This record gives sequence, structure tokens and C-alpha cells, in this order.
Amino acid sequence: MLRISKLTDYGIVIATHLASCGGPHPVSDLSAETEIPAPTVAKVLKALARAEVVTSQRGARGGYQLAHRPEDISVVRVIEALEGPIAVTECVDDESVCSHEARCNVRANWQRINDAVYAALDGIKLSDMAEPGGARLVQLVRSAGEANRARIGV
Amino acid sequence: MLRISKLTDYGIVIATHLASCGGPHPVSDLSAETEIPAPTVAKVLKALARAEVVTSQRGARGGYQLAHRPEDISVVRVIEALEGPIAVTECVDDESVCSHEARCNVRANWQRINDAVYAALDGIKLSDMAEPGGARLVQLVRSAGEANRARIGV
DNA sequence: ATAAAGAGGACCAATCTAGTCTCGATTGCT
DNA sequence: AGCAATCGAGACTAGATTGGTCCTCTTTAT
Repeated sequence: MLRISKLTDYGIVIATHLASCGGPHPVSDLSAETEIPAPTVAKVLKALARAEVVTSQRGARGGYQLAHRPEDISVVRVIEALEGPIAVTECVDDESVCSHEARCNVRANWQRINDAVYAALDGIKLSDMAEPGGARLVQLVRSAGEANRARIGV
Repeated sequence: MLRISKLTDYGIVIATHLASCGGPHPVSDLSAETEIPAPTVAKVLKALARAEVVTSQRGARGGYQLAHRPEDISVVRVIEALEGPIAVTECVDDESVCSHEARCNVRANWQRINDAVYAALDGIKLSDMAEPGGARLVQLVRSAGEANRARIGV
């Protein structure tokens, strides 16, 4: 688990698709190209538009396109647009709910774990996702693993 | 979001607690010490026992203790015990459900993202969580962030 | 004017989650 | 041997979340 929602998955797929072709794409086209049902595509894109990941053009010949260059949009942007801020635990998201505060050593550490996950996802851009081989990604993941292993002394 | 479940959060808290004190702890004690309701503590520990993160001792004077040294148990072990394998998307978890396979550039890349998240979490051990200041964690997170930034060229 | 688009939000079914409870199996102590 | 303390397995419920659809209104190119 530790899963992103299906809608977010769709969001990445759609955004990645937009990253590879330029002009405004109407929902109907995107639905056909990604094989995701049109109402769902529409729902996802409305959320992405609100978060300014994509821009919309109404009316005939309108549609959606990315609001920035693919290499300037990380997957975190998309995830946060559809699910709210990255917060691995409730503690991280909303400090008030934790009644254990005083005695909870764990809490401060969760915040750091959260940062680690955020950093990992923020390093991955839509342009990486669009690239089939994902050459840069391979490097990225390998280096993250090595950084950890070095610290741990494995 | 991208959240672990509450039960998993409890699992980490309980496991961290076990990491700081030795002998077998009955559920009743752990419940009192962590302020988590006893039936819930029991549920979590049963799952952790099945995954061999903790060992159990039945009968009077029984209880739970860690199955390995705290520095040999990563948070991933606990998360996977309670939620199943880390799988950021359905694709990563179960390849059969994805009808887009052929045309889905994104899929292989999700696998890599998944690996990155896994690596980030696997580097964090229970002994790190038990440490209040979390000195080693600070280093860990910082280095992960730097590794990313270096790659990206920011 | 008309048709092609998106915006906003209501709505429902299905699934997942948290939490409790019951009953049975072990085990140490007296 | 008997008792009390503990864990093991799993059923069960209420509530929250998610995925997906649909309807109505606004905007805009032709």
C-alpha cells in the first residue's frame, strides 16, 4: 500500500500525455488517447486546472494544456493538486489532532520521513515520465538508494 | 495525502516503544504507555507477529518483544506488515489490471518511483525513530534531498 | 445564433478503515 | 490440577473515502 489514489494515477497519465503533445486538447480527445472515461478525465483536469498545473481554454477549439514546461512540473505538483499536501501521517498534516504530543518522540521523525518521500517525488518531472526509457529516472533512483546505504553504512 | 493508515502509524509508535525497552510487554502495558486502546494495540501486534517483526510469548508473564535489533528493522518492515507491499499505484502491485500496458510509458517509471520511495523508507530504522533528536535522520533526509537536487541540476 | 468546449457541484454505489468483541489456545504460578 | 494471564484468529459494524457519473450553467469561436 502507501498508495496514491486512482484519480491521481490518472492525473499523472494525463499530464504526461499533455507533456508529449503541444496544443489545447479537449477532454474527448484525451479520453480516447488514454482510454480513461471522459467524465473522469474531466474531473481530474478540473482539479489540475484549479491547482494551475494545466490551463484551460473554454469554448469551441478549447481544451487543456500544461501551464508550465514539462521539466518544470514534478509529480508532486500533480499529487498535491489531486490529494492535498503530502502527509504520510495525520500528525504531519494536522498537529492539533495528536494528543500524545508531549511524549511522542516519533512525531518529529515522521516529519522528516515525510520530507524524504517528498524530496524523492519532487525530483521526478513530467518530462521524465514522458521519456519511455526513463534514463534519468534510473540514475535518480539509484543515487537515492546509494545515499541511504552510505549513511547506514551498509 | 499519500498517507499510511492509522493502524500503521500505531504500528510504528508501538514498535518504536518496544525498541526502547527490552523484555516482553503485554498488550495492557503497551496500551497504557502509548495511550492507544488495548484492542487496537492487540490487532496491530498480531499483524506484526505474523510478519515476524515482533515475537510473542503466550501465557502469564508473556507479551511481545522485537524479533530483531532495532537497528535491523526498518519502517518499511512495519508498513509492509500492516498494509502489504509498498505499491504506489495499482500497476506496480498487480500488473494484470492494467489494460493500457502496451501504450503506457508511465508504467515502467512508476515502478522506479516506487523504488525511490521504498529506498527512502527502508533507510530509516526503528532505532532512528526511538532517538528523540533524530540526528541521523536529519542527515539522511538532507542527503536524499541533495542527491535529487544534484541530479536535477538545481 | 449555434455548437463546442470547460466550471462547478450534486449524487450514488462500492470499497476500505478503525475499532470492538467473542471465543479458543497456551503457559506460568500456586 | 486449576486458575489467571496472555496471545491468536477472525467476525462484525459504523463511518469515511473513493471512483465514477450526471446535470446545469458559462464561455467562446465561427
